[in-house]
Amino acid sequence: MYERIRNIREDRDMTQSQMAEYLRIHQTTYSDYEIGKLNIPVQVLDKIADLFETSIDYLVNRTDVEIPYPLKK
Amino acid sequence: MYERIRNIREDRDMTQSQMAEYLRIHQTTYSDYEIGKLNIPVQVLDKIADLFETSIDYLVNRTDVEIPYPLKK
DNA sequence: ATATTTTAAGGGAATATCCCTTAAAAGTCA
DNA sequence: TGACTTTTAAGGGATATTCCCTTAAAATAT
Repeated sequence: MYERIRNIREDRDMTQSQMAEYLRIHQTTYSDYEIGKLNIPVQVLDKIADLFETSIDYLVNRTDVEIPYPLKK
Repeated sequence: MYERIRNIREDRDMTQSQMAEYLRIHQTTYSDYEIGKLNIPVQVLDKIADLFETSIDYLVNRTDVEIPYPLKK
């Protein structure tokens, strides 16, 4: 389901535990997100997009453009 | 919270009931989303972005660029 | 091979979701 | 202005989902 998030994470050499720590959630919860067992809250997508300097649209596979629009603030 | 979604909806002269019908949810649920009483699932944001031809990033206030990213498919 | 690291399954208490009814607010027009 | 209509939001509850825990499985390293 969220294949793209998994791919970016692996590209950047991060483990699920590191992601979980960054997001302040449990590793198993993060795993549930990647697998698609749980819906990823938009707040989480927001932080992942920040971390990987991309857009939520890219993360959820709405676009293939990886570079984000200019961010606010 | 989701001021921007409300604004676009009003710009396009749509009522909450019309949005709810499009999204196949109840009007009160849609209201809860706009108010920020409930988290908007990404699937819903996806459909709203489609309807208004913009990006999820714009809807959730990550960017001020209103045009959508090049879409997939 | 086995020890270590990383990821995923099972399960349950706590929480959030979604919708219902209905109330409040906003808009219409005589 | 007041009655009427339309639109939006509050209260509340059954149900579904979330999040984390423990632990197992899978992958990786030594």
